[in-house]
Amino acid sequence: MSIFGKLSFKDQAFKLRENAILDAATTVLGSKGYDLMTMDDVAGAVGISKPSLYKHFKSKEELVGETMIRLIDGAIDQLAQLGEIATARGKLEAMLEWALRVRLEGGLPFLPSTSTPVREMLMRNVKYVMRVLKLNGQLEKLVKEAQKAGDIDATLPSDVVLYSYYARTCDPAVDYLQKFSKMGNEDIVKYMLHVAFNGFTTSLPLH
Amino acid sequence: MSIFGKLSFKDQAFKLRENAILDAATTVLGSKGYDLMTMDDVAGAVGISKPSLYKHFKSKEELVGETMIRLIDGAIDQLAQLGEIATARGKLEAMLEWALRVRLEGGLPFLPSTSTPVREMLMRNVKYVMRVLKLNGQLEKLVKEAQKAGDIDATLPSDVVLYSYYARTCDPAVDYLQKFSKMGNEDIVKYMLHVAFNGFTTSLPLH
DNA sequence: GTCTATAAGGAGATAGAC
DNA sequence: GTCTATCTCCTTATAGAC
Repeated sequence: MSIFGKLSFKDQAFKLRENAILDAATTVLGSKGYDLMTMDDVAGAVGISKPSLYKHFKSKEELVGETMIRLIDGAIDQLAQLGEIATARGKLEAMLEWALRVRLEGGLPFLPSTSTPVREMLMRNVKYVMRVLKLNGQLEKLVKEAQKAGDIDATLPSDVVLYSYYARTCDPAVDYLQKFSKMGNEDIVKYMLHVAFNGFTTSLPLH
Repeated sequence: MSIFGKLSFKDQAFKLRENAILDAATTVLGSKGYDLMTMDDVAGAVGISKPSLYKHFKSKEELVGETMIRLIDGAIDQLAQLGEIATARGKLEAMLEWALRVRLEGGLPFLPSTSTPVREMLMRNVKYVMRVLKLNGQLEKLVKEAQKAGDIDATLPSDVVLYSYYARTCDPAVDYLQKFSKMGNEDIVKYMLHVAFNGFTTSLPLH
């Protein structure tokens, strides 16, 4: 095996470890949130020491930033794979369904909605902001398309729809249902989707 | 003035200071969240020293617990004052509207939805849990009543409606609209109510 | 690149004077 | 009951050996 091959292998191992770290950060972040997540937690979960962790990510902020970036990238990928779905409304439903499933399986909600300081921290991360804007642009386009098609209420400003849409991906009702109801994940997803699109009010059959 | 009178007066002053502390805690909690709120922050906002603060509340957990209890009590009071509204659905709308207004004016969202550890901390607070259960019982009754009247979708489990209803009181979309849209508070409330009850989908006029 | 050990600073809580 | 000064622990981050 050549030196280059070996270097490349090392790089691969490096990437793998980095991914393991991001996985651990995702888990810890999901359960404790940013403020209570410690670098010890993450290092412990991966099975490495704290200084090693700092060799990969030079600060807690950077680690969390990269974790969120990977998450957003996952969403962008997912959106790109939705080509076969015809309508904008259908795509929006599918994306929300996907986000809810990710969360129910222990993932993170899209939004660091949790607290203003965390949000501000992320907003200082240029790379993160760029990805968010990319995803945001695509979703906004879908919202406007669906409004034009009459599948989403066109009397609502698209901001309202878009922000509320994000909010549904991190709806705390999901946690409560998972914890206090006997409902399975499938039902939770089904009901959350229904409530997001139709609200609490009795929906009339469209035809 | 008798000794008893003086004591009573002192008690009154004590209560007043305690309320000032709770006000400060509410403000700080609203802006920074539980984890980042320090006892120094609260003491500084009230204009007293930290040891004095600890004379009133023996720990950070207790302080936050009492703050949340006062909040829930406010909601219960508000609900009691809704006698003149006829329908259950009308009451639910009015309560959500009230909660959103409180938040927009710098108050706290009902739910410590933010993070699991905070939620668990509060759930260990017996007094808090009792108040929450009281409010919860009243709201659940309203939901079921509205479902029976056909004003809320009766095919939804009442859990789903109730948890989602709570979630709307702390919907992060409110923050985003307040920060990034040029919308006034009135419009924000209007749209959030509409989205909560009707969802994103075009709502057909009922008659 | 990985570890052990530690620096530096922050935050909850308290001792003790007034 | 209020304050100044302090204790103690925890967390981010790094120095330095291997």
